[in-house]
Amino acid sequence: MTDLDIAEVAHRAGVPASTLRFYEEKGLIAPTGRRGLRRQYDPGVLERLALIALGRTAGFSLDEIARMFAPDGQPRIDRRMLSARAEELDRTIRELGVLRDSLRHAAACPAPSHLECDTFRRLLDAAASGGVTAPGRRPPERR
Amino acid sequence: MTDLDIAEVAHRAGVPASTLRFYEEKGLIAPTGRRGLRRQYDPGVLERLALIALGRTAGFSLDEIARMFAPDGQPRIDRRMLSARAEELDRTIRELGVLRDSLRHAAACPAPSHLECDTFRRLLDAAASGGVTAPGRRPPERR
DNA sequence: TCTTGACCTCAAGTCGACTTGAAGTAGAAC
DNA sequence: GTTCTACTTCAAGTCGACTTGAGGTCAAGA
Repeated sequence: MTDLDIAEVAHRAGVPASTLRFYEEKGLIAPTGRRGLRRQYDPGVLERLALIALGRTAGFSLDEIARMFAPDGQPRIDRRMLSARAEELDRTIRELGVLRDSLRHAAACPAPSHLECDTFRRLLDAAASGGVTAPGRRPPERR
Repeated sequence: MTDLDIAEVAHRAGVPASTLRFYEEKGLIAPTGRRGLRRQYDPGVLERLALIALGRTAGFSLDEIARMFAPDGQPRIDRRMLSARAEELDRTIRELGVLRDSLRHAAACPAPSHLECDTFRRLLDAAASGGVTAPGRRPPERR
């Protein structure tokens, strides 16, 4: 009986209790039982929540993450899915890198207007032709 | 009179006409006039749309982007804002890099279950303690 | 002149991930 | 035994960026 109260889980995982209820509704987590009305959780739920957070950061939707858990609760992560996401991330990273460098340049550029700066214009052309746009899945928002 | 019809702009910019109307409502673009009911645009709108797309990719909201245009239509981009966003992007990039490497490892890892893999567990711990999570602003979704 | 079809307006809907609010309940402290 | 308070349920609201639908208009081609 080392179960954790929902408040404890919320605190340790750094998410509001409402999120835990929401995740339960989505089938992502489940309490071991109740004490009165209050949900009690196995400490393992913390690992699971970490896994969920990780998946979200990697760009998976909650539904996709839900599908990654086998009925027995064990994660059954498709290795091909991981590779594919890693490749997508890699593309995103490269695009964001170009963007970061361009922003830095624009910030330092002495041209009176950005539109008169060649580097900025080149970036703009790239964006217009789809070279920089299309960053793929988004990571979740910071809390 | 080299103005472009809304359909032409939509086609060249690669966005639906509804988006152009929406941007107009938001104060991001404006037609030079109408031909009948149809909006006509100065070709410069394409550059402006590219700038908007670029801003979105960099993680700015439409409202923020709107504020970047001076009343005269010239972009008045705050250099400090650009630097700040570049730094944020840089952090995001580094985080995503860690994540990508971890995903690759997990995809290749021979451990029977990911939970038994040390690398994966370390990643999980990092995620749980907020080291990997919190990627900041999200770039826009791919079309 | 008539038809066609692409545009027009305005309100409402969508999507994902949660949050908020109202009304209820039960364990624990007094 | 009563009160307090943190939980409970369920429905509805929020946010950003658009999209969709209904009903209307007008320039251009036949």
